[in-house]
Parts: sequence; C-alpha cells; structure tokens
Amino acid sequence: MSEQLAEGVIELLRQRGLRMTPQRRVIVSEIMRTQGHISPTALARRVQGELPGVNASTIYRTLSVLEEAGVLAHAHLEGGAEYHRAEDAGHVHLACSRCGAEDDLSLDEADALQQLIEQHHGFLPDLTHFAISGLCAECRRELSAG
Amino acid sequence: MSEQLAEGVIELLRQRGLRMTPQRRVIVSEIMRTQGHISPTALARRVQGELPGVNASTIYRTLSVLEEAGVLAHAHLEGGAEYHRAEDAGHVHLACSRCGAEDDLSLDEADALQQLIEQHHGFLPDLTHFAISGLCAECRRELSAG
DNA sequence: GTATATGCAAAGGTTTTGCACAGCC
DNA sequence: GGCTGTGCAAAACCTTTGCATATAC
Repeated sequence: MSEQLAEGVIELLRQRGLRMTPQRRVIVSEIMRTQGHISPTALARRVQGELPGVNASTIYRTLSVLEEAGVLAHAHLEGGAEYHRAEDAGHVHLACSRCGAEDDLSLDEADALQQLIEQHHGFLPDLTHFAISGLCAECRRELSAG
Repeated sequence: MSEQLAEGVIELLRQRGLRMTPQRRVIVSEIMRTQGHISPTALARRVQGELPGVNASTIYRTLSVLEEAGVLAHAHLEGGAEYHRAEDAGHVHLACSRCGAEDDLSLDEADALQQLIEQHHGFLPDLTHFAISGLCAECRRELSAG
C-alpha cells in the first residue's frame, strides 16, 4: 500500500516538472511507508541505510520540496519538527510529558475542539500543527498513588 | 507591579539559598516585566542592553534555574521555545500562521477544551505548553474574499 | 572562606547555503 | 544540452558544557 502511495507521489512530482533521482525515490518511499511522524534526522538515518552516501542537505531540501508540493506537512513535537504525510491530516497528537507515550485524538474529538475554538474567536485552528502535551491516564494514576 | 513581582522572585530565590548577582537581578526584572512570552535570544538582547557583557550562557542557566524554581515555564511556538511567567498559566496561545497575530483563549475556553480532551482519554492536557496554530478571523476573511 | 555564579571558549547538534559537478529529461 | 539536484564544505544558529576566575553570603 505504501508502495502505491510512493508511486502516486512520484507521479505528482513528475507532473510538476520535478526530477526523480535515486535519492528522491528512496526518500519518498521511506517517508510514505512511515506511519505517523518522523524527524529529518531519523529519516536521514533510514535513507542512508538504504542508499549510503545521501547527504543530510538532500534530505532537508527534499522535505521542503515535498511540503511545498502538498505531500507532506510538519508538526512541532517536544523534540522539534517532525514530518508526516499530508493526507494523515487530522492527527491531533497527544504526548505525555512524563512517560513519552503518544496517542491521537479521534476525528470527532478533533472536530469538537476545533468548533469550540472557532466559535469563540473566529480562529480556525490547525490542531495538527502542534502537539498537545500533558499527562496520560496511567501517569496520572501513578502520580496520585505514589 | 512588575517590580513587585521581581522582588518576590528575588525573595524566593534567596530562600532557596540561591545567590543574587547583578546579572540575575536584571534577568529577573526583565522577564518579570515581560507580558506573555519571550525567547532566550530576545531576552539576552534586552538584558545586555541594560547590563552589557552578560553572557548568553548566563541567560540560559538562569532561565533553567527560574524554571526549576517554578517561577517560569516554557512553551513551544513556531519559532521555538519561549519563556513566560509560571503564574501566567492558563494562557493558551493562538498563533495565526498567515499574519503572525497572537491571541489567547480565555480561562473558560481553556477549561472547556481541557475537559473535552480529558473525558475521552483520561489524558490531562497542558494546553499552554504548545501553541495552537491556525488562521485568525481576519486572514480567513481575506482568503475567502481574495 | 567557601560554595556558587559568571565569562569565555569550545563543542554539539540541527539546519541552511554557495558552489562545482553529476545526472535526469 | 540544459537545467535541476546532489555532495561537500562551510556557515549560521541555538544551546550546552568545562574550566578558571570572580563574587555573594
């Protein structure tokens, strides 16, 4: 399935007049097979594992290209910026500041939050762009118990 | 008023056995008079304007000390980490990705959001830790008009 | 006097950029 | 063949750290 995703992206880049190099192929295929988010550094490691010698600057430049093409988007998590597939939008990220656990809000929940913010400010939030930090249920229990 | 805040902080640091140097005095006074958030770099500029020669590492170390003492907290905005007074908690930050405008949710609104998230996951969010990105009302209008 | 805070310099990490060369179309 | 993409190296940031010195208490 991610193979097909990668194919589609390659097609789209072609249509935009962009060139498909071996590096781009590997980068696209890696990031399209990634569930959720990945940092540029982590992506670089994976890509270099598959095609040694790919330079970090190529990773960054390709990520920009893909973001401009609407294929990717980035979000801010505790550790910095991470990239995810644009079609994976709606993933509102919950990150536990104590144990690092990660969870996502459902689309319905995200909608409810969005409407709440929208009503009071006319502000249209993109809740996917920043994570939501806090304490997961388990850590809350442990803290109140201990 | 911010003078009194700074006094209180200095008192608190004293009680903790921390020393009050001229550098710390200026840093504390600058950050206590700051409404909202400020980046370490921006703070450094201000402090150095008032007391030339203060090293950046002193700024960072003092920010850490103040955060550990519970006086400050940091939040993640588009441009990176920024510090704000801990008592200014509850400031949920709305940042327009188009024009850069900034706004805050009211405490009631923040509570409503928090409860919504809490109900569905047992996750206790700290909505102040990351900003909420999106489009402000004005930019939405301009975009739909243009 | 002693423990702590500072300045300085260096290192660390991530991301960007200029440039010559390679390679896609 | 021409233009785009890549690697390399350097730079630009931001932040941290080790160490000698200065200084608050």
